[in-house]
Amino acid sequence: MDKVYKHQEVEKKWYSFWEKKGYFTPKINPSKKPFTIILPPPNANADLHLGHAMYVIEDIMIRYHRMLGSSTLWLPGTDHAGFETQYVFEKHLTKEGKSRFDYNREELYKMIWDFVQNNRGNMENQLRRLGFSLDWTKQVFTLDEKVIKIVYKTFKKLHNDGLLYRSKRLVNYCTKCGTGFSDLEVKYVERIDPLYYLKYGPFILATTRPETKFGDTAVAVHPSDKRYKKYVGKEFEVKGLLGDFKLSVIADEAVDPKFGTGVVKVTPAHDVTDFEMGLRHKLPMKQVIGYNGRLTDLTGPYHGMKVMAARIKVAEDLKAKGLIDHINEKYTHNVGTCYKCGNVIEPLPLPQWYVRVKPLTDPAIKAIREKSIVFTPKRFEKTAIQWLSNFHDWNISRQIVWGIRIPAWQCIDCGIESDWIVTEGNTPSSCPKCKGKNLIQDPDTFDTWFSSGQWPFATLQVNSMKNYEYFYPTSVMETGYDILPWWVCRMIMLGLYVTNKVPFRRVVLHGLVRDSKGQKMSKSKGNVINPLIMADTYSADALRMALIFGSALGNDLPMSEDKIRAMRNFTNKLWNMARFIKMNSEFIGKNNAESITFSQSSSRSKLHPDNKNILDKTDELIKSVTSDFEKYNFSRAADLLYEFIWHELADKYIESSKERLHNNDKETLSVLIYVFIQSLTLLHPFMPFITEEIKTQIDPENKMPLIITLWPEA
RNA sequence: GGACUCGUAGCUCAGUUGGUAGAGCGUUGCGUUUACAUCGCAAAUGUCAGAGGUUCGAGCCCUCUCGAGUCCACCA
Repeated sequence: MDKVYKHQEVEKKWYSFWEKKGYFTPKINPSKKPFTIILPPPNANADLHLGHAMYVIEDIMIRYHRMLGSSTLWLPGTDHAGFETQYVFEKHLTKEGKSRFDYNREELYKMIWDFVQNNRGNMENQLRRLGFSLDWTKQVFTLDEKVIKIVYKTFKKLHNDGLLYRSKRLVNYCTKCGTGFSDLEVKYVERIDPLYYLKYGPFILATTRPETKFGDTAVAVHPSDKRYKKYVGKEFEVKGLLGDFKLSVIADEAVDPKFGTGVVKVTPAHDVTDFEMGLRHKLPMKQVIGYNGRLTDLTGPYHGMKVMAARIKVAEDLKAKGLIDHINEKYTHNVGTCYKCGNVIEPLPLPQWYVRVKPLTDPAIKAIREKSIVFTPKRFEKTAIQWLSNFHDWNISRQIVWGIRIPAWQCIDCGIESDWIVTEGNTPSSCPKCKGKNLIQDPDTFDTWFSSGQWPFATLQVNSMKNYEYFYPTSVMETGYDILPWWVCRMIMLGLYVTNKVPFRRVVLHGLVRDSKGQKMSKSKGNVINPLIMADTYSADALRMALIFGSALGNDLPMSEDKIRAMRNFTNKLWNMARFIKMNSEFIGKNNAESITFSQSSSRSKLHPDNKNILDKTDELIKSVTSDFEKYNFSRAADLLYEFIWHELADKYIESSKERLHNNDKETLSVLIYVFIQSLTLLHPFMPFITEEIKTQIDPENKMPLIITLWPEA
């Protein structure tokens, strides 16, 4: 054996050996239990970061179940990540002094496609580099034709079942990114802004947004507010910047009589609460802010001004006209911003496709309550139910090109109010009403999560219905808790809806990887740890172990190079234990290890007490580690193995056995080899490379690689 | 306003169904005599945030208080 463990060579060698031998590709065997995990697909355009390295938890489960003898599938894929990817791509365009508006739809799509393809191979090799035993023969991309077909089918089914509707409601619109979002993509941040108290006819009312004044179509009070009862239903004259106008007073429960003066201006086109009030009271909508973030031509002299500039100008002008009673300069409130670019989200009226979620969330909640889906750690069950109970109808339209285009058409001849024609992807030949041929497709694409919400069954179905029937429902969905609502909940909803089965039986959630001080890693802070550099420097095994060791599942975990180095030292320890054993084997000569069955505790009484002791402790170890695996306590299993191998086996047993080995004690050598190999077997899911290498070094006659060795029993 | 997490060694964190407190880094010694300088061995260090309760026994279970943080919610 080399004096030094050369992890780079060894890791490369073993990965290609495993892959070539087909160990990652399970056989469909009805007499065996399947164990399935679908890899949460990384964005196809990006490099691996440390968060992705947390896939190691999945690899640990996969390797464990493979060793238990299950037909074990870990299915890889990549995500086109619609908006995320287009956003990154547009940043590249900006650097070149271009924008998306310099290209037509097809050109832009093609450019992003090429951009993504250029990066795809990287990601796959990076996953290989970390030892992930993924079945590459089944790889799927969210934009594969077969996947798109399935997504279209689901869309059509929702349409047929009346769970889909198109509505011109207020959309969370980012005027900078040029697209609408679902509620989840809005990030609320606390801001301090002026709260203006405006004079409105006989009232004084408070608003943070005087620039939307031009869109007011009523004034509202609470129905039981005695102060204003006499005004309800009446119309009154208001002095405004564009001249006087009339507003009626409505009474609505949505008004909080304790806030401000208890009177609010109602702007149905620019505020969600107001929009709903508008619906209840049949108020007209006046859109005074455009999709470009500037005031519309309904605002006279303010037309073309950006929202913030207009707000300041309007406030000044109102003040000049004596229409401001007073201003609270330091009003604290929450403002919705774009989760991506940070721009303030404008609620704007825009026709979009909505999924009626209640019929989807109810069965999802039921499945969780009935434990058809179990959460680890338990506490996330509550979070998931809370989420599912609070979902509003889901806007799945996005005004971007990078994604799956919505298969819905309208007939130009019948006009814009005509019915939508929804298909399973094929372009309709003519309008079913007027037989006209002038059909136009909705330019929008699906929210990425609409397609990735179908991932568990879609990935298996595109591989063949046989695979789907055998491996679905999948066993575990393991991912970061941060995408529980976005992804996990949607998968449960859509999985149950489309397949009538849960998409997975268990959800395992891990925390976010932080730096050594518990801070979020980011390029701007300069505290980013690159997993591939760590793997090259200290070995993939050390990195894997460092991510698991001493961290509790579901909690954020701190990571530092120190910790990875510590685990590298553990590989060094393992390597030298192996060298010690090998040296003694050669010195003592071929031993009769095979003839002694140490796994039976009854035959141990005749052994040297130290030998009996370490064998008994090995049994305990096997039991504890196995039990921890069953309880998803991977960190504890890792702790136990580390502790046993280093401080029990190396420090105590090996040290005290040196004298006996010196006297050619074959029994001791056999026990040592046996215990070490058992330890390596248990350690293999965590540190697959070094365990595989050492095992072949010290036990060359046994050609069975650890990856398919049967899990030890005590 | 609601939900959740956390508070344990100098730092960052583990701690199973309650049974004498652990790891890594750091610190301090020692060590190249049959594995281990890519280090190894050994040692020191704790009012387990605070108060009360349950218990033979509490870091762990219950209640409250204080402190840190995360997520959610259409407060103009």
